Amino acid sequence: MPLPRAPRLEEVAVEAGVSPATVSRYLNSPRVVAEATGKRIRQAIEKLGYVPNLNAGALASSKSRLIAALVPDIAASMFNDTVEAMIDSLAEDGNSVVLALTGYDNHRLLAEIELALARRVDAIILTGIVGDKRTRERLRAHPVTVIETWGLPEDPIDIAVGFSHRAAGAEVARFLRGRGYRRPHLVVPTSPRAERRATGFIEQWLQDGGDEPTRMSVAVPSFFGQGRLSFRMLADLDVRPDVVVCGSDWIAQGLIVEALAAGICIPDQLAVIGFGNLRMAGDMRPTITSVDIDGKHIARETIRVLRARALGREVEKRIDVGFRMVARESA
Amino acid sequence: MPLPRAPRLEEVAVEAGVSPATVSRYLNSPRVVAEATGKRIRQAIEKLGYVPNLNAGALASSKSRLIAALVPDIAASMFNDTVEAMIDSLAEDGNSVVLALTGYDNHRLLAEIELALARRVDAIILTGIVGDKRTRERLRAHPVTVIETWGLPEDPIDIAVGFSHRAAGAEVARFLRGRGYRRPHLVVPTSPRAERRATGFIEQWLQDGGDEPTRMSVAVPSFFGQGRLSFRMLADLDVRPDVVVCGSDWIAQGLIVEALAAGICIPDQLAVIGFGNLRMAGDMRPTITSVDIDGKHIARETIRVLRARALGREVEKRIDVGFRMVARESA
DNA sequence: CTGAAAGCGCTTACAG
DNA sequence: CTGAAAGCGCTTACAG
Repeated sequence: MPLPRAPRLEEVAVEAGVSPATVSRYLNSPRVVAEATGKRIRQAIEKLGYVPNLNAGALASSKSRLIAALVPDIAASMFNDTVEAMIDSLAEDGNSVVLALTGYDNHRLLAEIELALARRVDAIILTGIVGDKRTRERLRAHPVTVIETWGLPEDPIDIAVGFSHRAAGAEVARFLRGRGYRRPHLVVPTSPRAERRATGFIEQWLQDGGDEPTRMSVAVPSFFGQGRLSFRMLADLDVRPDVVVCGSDWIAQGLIVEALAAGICIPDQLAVIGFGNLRMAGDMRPTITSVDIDGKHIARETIRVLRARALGREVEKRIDVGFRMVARESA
Repeated sequence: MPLPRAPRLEEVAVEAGVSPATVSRYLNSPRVVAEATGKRIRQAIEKLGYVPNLNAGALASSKSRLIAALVPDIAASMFNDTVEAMIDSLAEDGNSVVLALTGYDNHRLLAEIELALARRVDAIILTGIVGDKRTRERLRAHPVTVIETWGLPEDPIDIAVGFSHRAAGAEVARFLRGRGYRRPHLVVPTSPRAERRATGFIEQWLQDGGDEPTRMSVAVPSFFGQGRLSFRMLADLDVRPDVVVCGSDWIAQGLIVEALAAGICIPDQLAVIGFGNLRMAGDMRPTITSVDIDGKHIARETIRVLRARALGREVEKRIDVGFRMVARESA
């Protein structure tokens, strides 16, 4: 059987004996409609099984209630907590999230931005800062709210909610030096963010009088298996490190598992520090020392500025959510 | 400076010296427009910085090019690979994915379905089957493609792409029995799917002459820490199990880490089997025996039926992607 | 609190 | 291969 055409708002209006304008008002701001009128409309909607067409609504009001979230990946991402919390909050406000994947070399970023603009999304949320200058200009030329998260550029495209990766790296250096470690080895995922943390670490380490740390790179997205591999590659180093600074908790976890299997005692023979403070870090044996980034806090601040913007209020350009050292057993 | 209003298709038409209809055709099916005309249009678009309004397009054509993906969560989900692969493929076809979170008790499922219908999405993809009868009816009453994934109900709402959780559970029972284990203990996440696997396991186990297995439940989403906890709770059992059947690889991993810390040798003193065959399972020490579910295969088949539907072709109602035992060190 | 009317920016069947 | 015209289903400023 062919399905009947979906009823339109006008048919609801006829059924309820009011004008389309009133039905529209009832749907969008129920309070301005008289109680009795509202009731009739409600019944008409129920009777006809009316489902509004939000595409028409978006066109007429030029508000799509669509937010684009552009992330590198979701398979094994540190951002998942942030994204999840954002989707949750946005849903409460009646917004929907269009999730687009940009890959780690951002090769699809520009195309996804164009698509988001064409959909007339109310905002574009990016994880990580946009490196490409042309892309930044493109975004600035459009009347769309842009929020860069997890990073804190000097001059945000529009708004940034994040923390200084450089400062985080420096803090790790101070922390480890304070604990008496002297020969750190860095395992650095090949992402701009991890790179900045490594830079921050090294600068601080040298400044405090330490020797140049050894380092190696691993591909992003980083995962458990790379940690294991990283442990084995320690054997090739000229100086034996006393602590391994991992670019993510997954790398730290893999490295620990491999070290334990090799009979190495952690942290006595080798200390390990992760990054991100994933839930697993506190549950591992030994528990993993890490740097806590509060992804939900980032999400909260992002939603807050989004709401402020929607109300036409002025908002800060740079919001620093900071980070926090979490000392546990592994270092 | 106030941003100028975005140029409309009509302005592009004027600039290019053609009618709006021709510009629209060029945008949607470039091949039907003459080469020279296309070139002029391209230049006009470039010159004006035209970005089409897809909301208007969706209204006029009643095709939104929007696909809704409804998943319980993304923070620690077995579905992430599937979702990621689907988003990738859909993006290639110019579709966007609206990602909605339904929670593990599906409390938000109905609301998210209504929202998706209101956005006139071309398809709704669900992970897991929809239990609620009223919701199933609601979906059937609408002219939208509905794909249930990761499960294989007898009577899909529309189309199902998945596997039989019951058969998977039974297969694990046969596998372990064949390897000589006799006292399995089940750690079952409180999800309908995990429950079905447990049922399948127990039925098969009893049928093969085994004794009723012991079991305990853990909350979903299941994570590493629960595995550790589960290990400790083994001490409370009357019979000491020789193998623990875990509802996910995360649980298996946590359990292994805790067992090793307690000086238990795996699999000699206690065997462990996971579920899902996450990347990490093959990287763990010891490597984790698991059941492989090919999330990307599910994604591929989902995209395939979506494309077939778009072309108006008849498609299968139930697509079984199966599963595969992966024997490794842990059991 | 409610209605009449114009408009949002596209697509497409029809005709040529 | 291209154009004129109608229509997609809403919202909102204006008036009462």
